[in-house]
Amino acid sequence: MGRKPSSKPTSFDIAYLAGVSQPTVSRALRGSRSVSLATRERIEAIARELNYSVDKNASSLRSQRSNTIALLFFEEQTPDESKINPFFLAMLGSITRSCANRGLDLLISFQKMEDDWHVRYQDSHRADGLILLGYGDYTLYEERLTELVGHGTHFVRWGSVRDDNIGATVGSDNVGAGRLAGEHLIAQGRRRIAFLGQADDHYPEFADRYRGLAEALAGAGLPVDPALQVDAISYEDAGQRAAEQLLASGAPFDAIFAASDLIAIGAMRALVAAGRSVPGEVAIVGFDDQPAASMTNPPLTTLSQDLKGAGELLVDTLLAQIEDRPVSNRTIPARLIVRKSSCA
Amino acid sequence: MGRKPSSKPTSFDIAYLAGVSQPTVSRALRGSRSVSLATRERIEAIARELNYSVDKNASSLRSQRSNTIALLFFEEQTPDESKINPFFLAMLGSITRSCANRGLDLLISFQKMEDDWHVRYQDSHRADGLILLGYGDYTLYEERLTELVGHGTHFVRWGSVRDDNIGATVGSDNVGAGRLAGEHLIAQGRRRIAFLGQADDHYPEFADRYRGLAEALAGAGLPVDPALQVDAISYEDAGQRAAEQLLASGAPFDAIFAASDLIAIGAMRALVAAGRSVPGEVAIVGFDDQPAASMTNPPLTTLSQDLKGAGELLVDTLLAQIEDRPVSNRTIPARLIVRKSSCA
DNA sequence: GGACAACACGCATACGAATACGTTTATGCA
DNA sequence: TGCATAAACGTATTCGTATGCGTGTTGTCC
Repeated sequence: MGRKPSSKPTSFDIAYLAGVSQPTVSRALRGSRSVSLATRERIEAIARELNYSVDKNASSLRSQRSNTIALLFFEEQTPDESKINPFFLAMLGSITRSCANRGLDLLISFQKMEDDWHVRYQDSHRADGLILLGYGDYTLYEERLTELVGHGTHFVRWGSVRDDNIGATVGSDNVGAGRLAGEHLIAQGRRRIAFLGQADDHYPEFADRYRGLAEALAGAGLPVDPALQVDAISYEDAGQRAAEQLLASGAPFDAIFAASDLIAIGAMRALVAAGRSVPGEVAIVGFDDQPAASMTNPPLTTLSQDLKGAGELLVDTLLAQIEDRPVSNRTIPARLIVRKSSCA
Repeated sequence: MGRKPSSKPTSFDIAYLAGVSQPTVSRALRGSRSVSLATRERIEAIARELNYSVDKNASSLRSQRSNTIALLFFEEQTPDESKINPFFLAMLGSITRSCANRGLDLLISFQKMEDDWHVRYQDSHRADGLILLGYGDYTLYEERLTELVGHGTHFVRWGSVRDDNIGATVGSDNVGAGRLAGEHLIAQGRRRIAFLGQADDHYPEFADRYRGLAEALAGAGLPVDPALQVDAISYEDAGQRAAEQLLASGAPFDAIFAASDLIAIGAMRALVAAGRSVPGEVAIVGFDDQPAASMTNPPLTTLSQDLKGAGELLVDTLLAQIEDRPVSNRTIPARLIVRKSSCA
């Protein structure tokens, strides 16, 4: 009969009840085929009845595998914890789901860039690997990343995918997305397309988007006018100021491709204030497909990154690395969401 | 000399180098006072030099303490992972920080209400306890919570704090906050204050806010008119519809206390559409102090919940429970943020 | 000078599961 | 019939740290 041991049952308890040895229980529960079906089913039934669950610490200790990964955010410019970039938040959801599907646990940390991640997570066997989510200037982090590689730490980061990346990287196809945006605007009859966003290598993702736009222009035989590129980081205010600057420059333009929705929203505000109609005089395309993008007036055409795919790919890539399978950088296509802001 | 063992160093390695036994290393590193200062410092130096870090699994296995807590979201109505309530997101940041300060790891999961949390996290020794963050109808979860209590699972939840709560609960002082809102509006000369939001026990937090408003009204000798309460869940659309319904009812009112900022924003939209001026004809107070609250026109007066305090208190309460110290439910005061929407 | 306490540590073992390696039994095949 | 073989387990050991208990050493007090 189901004797109820007061303390939590161990594999020995269920072994005793099943009339087998402890290792057999271990093998049965992890599906080893060197346990007969009958025995395994008996063991599983007893385990279920006793509400037995494998001790994670003992298991990890012995197998040297925690089946846990650590997610690290390293945004710089957030004095306030409450202002997490919504894009990464969505990513968090996606990664969580991917992990759950693979039976992985997810440890998270918002700690700032620190010098001992490998110690804190991998060397202590808390996690088998790290996922790095950051934004902004990756070049600042190169040293840190090199260090991680040196320590043999398993990690994957989200960002701009380039050949000379340090460590495995997964990211959207920003160049392709920029090209999509450009081709769409050109198809709408626009000829002088401005780009609002940093275009230098400190913001590789933005730079890639700009490059894609340039490719689209070149493909249509149109010139790339440097006067139509204005720096802006991903904030509404920055977008507004950039648009104002563009207007003040006097350079004629009939479309704006903004490096992010926030920039686009700020730019729209500036255009309206300046009496330019959207999309009549100026068509606008943003990037990210934030919730707010569909609420603007007019609704914003934008590029949607495949978050679900991103989470999957990040986790898969990390797992490959952990399991010593070959790892390659991968990019994920973005999707153009056409709304009113770009269609006259 | 610093012999470099190719594999990760263990406490034995550093014991050997320090000329002491392994247990002494263990004690020294965790600051036991039965190790002489000199010995401890020597050990610490060697450990640092070898980049030694305690194996989390071995440590947890032996001590039966993981120093990890699991954070579970159980929002119902989100088919889309990307739409996490921003309030909980901010809470996540706060909890993360609290955990980090206490040397705790944080495991997160968005899994839907499932029946084996205790098995998955506590019984398997993944975590020492759970923090439950949810929204919406708590009454649906009572059965599950009772089960958790039955299993002796350590957990704390965020929500409406009542005497008959199942399990430890931490939450904002919603009644007090409602009273604050009411008193503020009354001080502005408003007499007929409507409440937009569910007021039944399926949404205890909203109900508490309504109760607070009622107390304020009673305190000022004003009647509570049931006609001025209209149901709404926390979405803009719901707020808009609720306000429209209120307008259509013909009941006169000169102020609205909305159960959340989203509802308030929706209500403002309806009022503007109906040609009622804010705050001239109708003063509005929201709840949550979402980022959007300061961007509305006019800026929204609202109640700000103390997220930082909430994170701290949740973690502290959970720790107390884990360590078998007495646990009591606690409420956190909210702060009134006065902006234009409530001041004529 | 003897006794007793405090200190600082070592020894042995426990924590609970996973795994290398043996061992038994049944089975196959020549 | 005999022997190689695989299936299905059991035995012993391992993972790395924490802890109960014992022990030698030093100091101190009467």
